[in-house]
Amino acid sequence: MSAKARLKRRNLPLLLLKAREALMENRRPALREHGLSDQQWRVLRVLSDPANTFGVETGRLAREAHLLGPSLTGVLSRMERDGVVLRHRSEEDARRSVVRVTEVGLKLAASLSVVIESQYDELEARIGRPKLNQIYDLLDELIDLQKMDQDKGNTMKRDVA
Amino acid sequence: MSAKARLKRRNLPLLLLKAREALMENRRPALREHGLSDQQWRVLRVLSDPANTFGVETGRLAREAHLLGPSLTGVLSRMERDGVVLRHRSEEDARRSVVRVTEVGLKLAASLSVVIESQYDELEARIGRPKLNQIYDLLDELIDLQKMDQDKGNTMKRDVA
DNA sequence: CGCATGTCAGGCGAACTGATATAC
DNA sequence: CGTATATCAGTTGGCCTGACATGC
Repeated sequence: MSAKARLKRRNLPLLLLKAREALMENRRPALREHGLSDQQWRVLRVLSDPANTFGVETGRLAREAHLLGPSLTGVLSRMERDGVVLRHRSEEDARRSVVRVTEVGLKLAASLSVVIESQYDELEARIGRPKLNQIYDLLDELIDLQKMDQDKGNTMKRDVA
Repeated sequence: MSAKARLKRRNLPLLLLKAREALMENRRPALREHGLSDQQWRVLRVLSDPANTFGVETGRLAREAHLLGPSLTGVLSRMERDGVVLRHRSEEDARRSVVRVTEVGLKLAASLSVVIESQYDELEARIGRPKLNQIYDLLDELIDLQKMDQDKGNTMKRDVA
């Protein structure tokens, strides 16, 4: 009976949501104090990556920050209004838009990273590195399997460079 | 060097978001065809649970479906408008509101469950039961640890019965 | 020309804060 | 009385679809 209990089916999307929210509830106060929404922070994180500080195309940015195109447009306008990012058209391909983080944005990100990294340290200390890595691997695998499923019957190329 | 790569720190909330979205992208078409939003489906799932078909207080419903009070109020109005649920005041404690799923709602849930369960079967077949159980356990632990953190310095009682 | 990229327009459901009614 | 519960009022940011401009 107790062994069978392990076979109970769970609501996985809800579980993932709750796990994410449990983490975000700790971070949000810091984000809001700095005037950032969840989505803006996702964008800022991508743009603050050392590999991206020279600028990123909005298409790639949308994928990495997991936002739809039109949503990203709105998010970026607010961030541009607040002096956190800059937009300009690509010079090689004028259809494309390139976004870059400003100095203000970089400082903002650095300041927030301190808070968030320390919260992360605490989690890591509690749950332990091995389990954290396990979570990464399992979620990566879950995502891969699920995306594979979605592309059934498609001829789409997977992912970006 | 390759061993060190395993120590790389990831963006866990984003990873959780992407995992959830990967799953939801498969379910949403079915939900939308039946006129349900993500949140409405979460609510309907709780209400369709055999233990809850007699009715649930909105407070508990909000916690189980992971919605804020005012958001739930709005969600429930739309679901009531669509004939999926019914609301009435509690008889023991007139401050409380009790929600119950209608026959229409139950059929809706049953019909959707078929689709979603089959998608779940496929995932389970691919990733395997052991890993699925691992994910459950790890996420449960993550949530517990994180919530524990939030209650530091609080005298709040944890959770509901 | 078709295709890709990004943005705009607009409607909508939900997050969220703060105030309010009601009943314990 | 104070507390708890739910709702209301109202703002905001983002989701999302469909159309559009532009440049490949």
